Amino acid sequence: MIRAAGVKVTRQRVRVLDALLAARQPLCHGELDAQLGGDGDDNGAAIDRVTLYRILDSLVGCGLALKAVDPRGVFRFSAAGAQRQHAGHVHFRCTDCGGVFCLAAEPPPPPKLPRGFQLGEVEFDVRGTCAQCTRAGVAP
Amino acid sequence: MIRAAGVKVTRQRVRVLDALLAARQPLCHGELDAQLGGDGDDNGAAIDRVTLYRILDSLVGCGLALKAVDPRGVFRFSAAGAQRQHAGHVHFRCTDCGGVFCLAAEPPPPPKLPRGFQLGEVEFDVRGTCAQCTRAGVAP
DNA sequence: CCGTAAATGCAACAGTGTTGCGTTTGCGGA
DNA sequence: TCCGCAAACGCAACACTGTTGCATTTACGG
Repeated sequence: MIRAAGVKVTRQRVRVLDALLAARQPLCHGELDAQLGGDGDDNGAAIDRVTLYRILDSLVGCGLALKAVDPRGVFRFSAAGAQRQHAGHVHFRCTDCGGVFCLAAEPPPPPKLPRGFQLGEVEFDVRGTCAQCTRAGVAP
Repeated sequence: MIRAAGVKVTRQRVRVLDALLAARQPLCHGELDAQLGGDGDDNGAAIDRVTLYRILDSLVGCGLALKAVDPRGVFRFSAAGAQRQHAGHVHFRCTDCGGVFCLAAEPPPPPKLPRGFQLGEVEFDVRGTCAQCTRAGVAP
């Protein structure tokens, strides 16, 4: 599993990758730290902050995880498989509460690129106010 | 000018807003700090870091500036007018060098939103490899 | 079973962003 | 023009995120 990616398989890496795979959203470093420290089943010891960064970096390096930046300016990591579910469809980002919603709509075809540019992936982000914040913003 | 936004007009605010208006790209805090300190014409004194943050926050609060996060996880600020030029068209982001290019293509129409959602703005980001990095990546 | 290189943990550091507080300054009013 | 107040400014210190260096432990191959 992890070995196939060409790195050593250790208990910590398995734990981190498990946490990433179990998460439905990309996790920031703090959430991962809390989650791994709060398990308390086999070993309650929290993973060192530095080790966590290094594990995440290596996972990103071997393609098992993806790194992104959230609106607060902190890095969030997600398992590569989970990201693939989100690639290729449209997201709605609420500018009020910061929540992200997945829309059912198909993404439009990519536009023509200048000569020499290679297409990677397409992200169609729609920003606005979600239903809940719209309702909360009108009443008061 | 600034006064119309409902805040006091001070020399520092004018300087910051000038720098933002003169910049073609969103500036991070460090660049603003360096630019305002390196002017050296009327007063070479650099603006205090904290004051700069507060000025930027107030400019954002009164709608004169916009705040964003760059891939490195630092905040970038831009004048509201400059942002409007970029709204509503397509950007190409090179995953290799991190550069951003503006494409001439029209953005596609926004998709249907669930009930209660209010449309704000639409961002169509295309990621891939730019011409320069493609060339550099093939040869070596 | 042993050796090596990678992985881990600890400590310390750098950069970014924030908070508290005293002083200065813009701006309205006397 | 002068005064007073609230906002803005500057300084110091702090919190958080992310990084680097080095000694120790551990996975994995011989």
